[in-house]
Amino acid sequence: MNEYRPPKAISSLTTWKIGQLANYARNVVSVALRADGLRRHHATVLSALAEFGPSSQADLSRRLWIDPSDLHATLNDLEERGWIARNPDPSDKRRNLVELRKSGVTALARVQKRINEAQSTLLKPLSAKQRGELDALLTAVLTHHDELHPR
Amino acid sequence: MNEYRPPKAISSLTTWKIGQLANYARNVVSVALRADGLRRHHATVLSALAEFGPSSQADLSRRLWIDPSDLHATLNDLEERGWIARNPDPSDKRRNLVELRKSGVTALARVQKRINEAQSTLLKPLSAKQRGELDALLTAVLTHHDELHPR
DNA sequence: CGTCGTTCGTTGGTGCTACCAACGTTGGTG
DNA sequence: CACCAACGTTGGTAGCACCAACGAACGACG
Repeated sequence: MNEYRPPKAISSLTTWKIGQLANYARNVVSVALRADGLRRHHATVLSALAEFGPSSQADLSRRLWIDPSDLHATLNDLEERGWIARNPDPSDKRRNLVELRKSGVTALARVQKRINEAQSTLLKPLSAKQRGELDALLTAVLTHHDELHPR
Repeated sequence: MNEYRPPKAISSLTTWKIGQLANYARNVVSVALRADGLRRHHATVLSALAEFGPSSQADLSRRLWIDPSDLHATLNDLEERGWIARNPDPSDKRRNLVELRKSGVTALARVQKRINEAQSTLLKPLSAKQRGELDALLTAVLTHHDELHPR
């Protein structure tokens, strides 16, 4: 008889639940990444570079919805580890072309594995079908708001 | 032809979507609350008090998953506004019985209205049925993890 | 060709939330 | 009565989102 649970008027809010779940998600992923001393931004940036090839910081920022200043710090970290390189864009002297280096590729593989494990831990209580539904619902809300609020 | 969108290997992660949606949710609710100069914790605490009556800080902390130190600050704010009172618990001198005062009740009503509006803005892209599904899925994951990770 | 508005990367902040460690005080139990 | 547990408090860290301002470079336009 665990008396210490719900707060109803708040806990019945979907927004609250989303926030709580995001906390779990953040936590479980952060713990996984902390094994490599990384934060979520690092993994995000590496993934984007792997997928899209060399990109300017501004492009990364728009793509990942990471503030340019935060991105700056993230790239510094990754550069220090030798996982990425900032090369001057010959066709535009304002830009840095951020490039994923070999060591970054192997690091990314390791990191993605950890993230996937973390995610399946988080979603374990759901069946495969339910996971799909959840994903679809989240996507629906997100795409709608992305349209409303384009960068 | 908006080239600036997805990062796939990451954006396909449900955890990422949860986080993004939580950002929207947090944002939309925070904006609504800022009208009264409040943060989410304030509303949460007020709701809990309305629902459960006078409670010790420790009970509130466990119920709401708010760290005692954060709760302390939140209660200070609410106390300053005269919305709550900390009364010594006659049966346990360690405890404060936190009580919702009249002005707090009316404030809560106002605040809850704002939050509900914010939430329906957020979930507008979903049908009523979909909202129910989303809520159920979130609840499923949360209750499972609450059982695993009791305070 | 020069001017002007825009974009780029960078610097240096702020706010909110989630935590953690330590403390003196009080309670409850052996 | 001694000891440990719980309470509220203090003071601190970390991550993430966000904002303002800046010099350098670009592009468009007259």
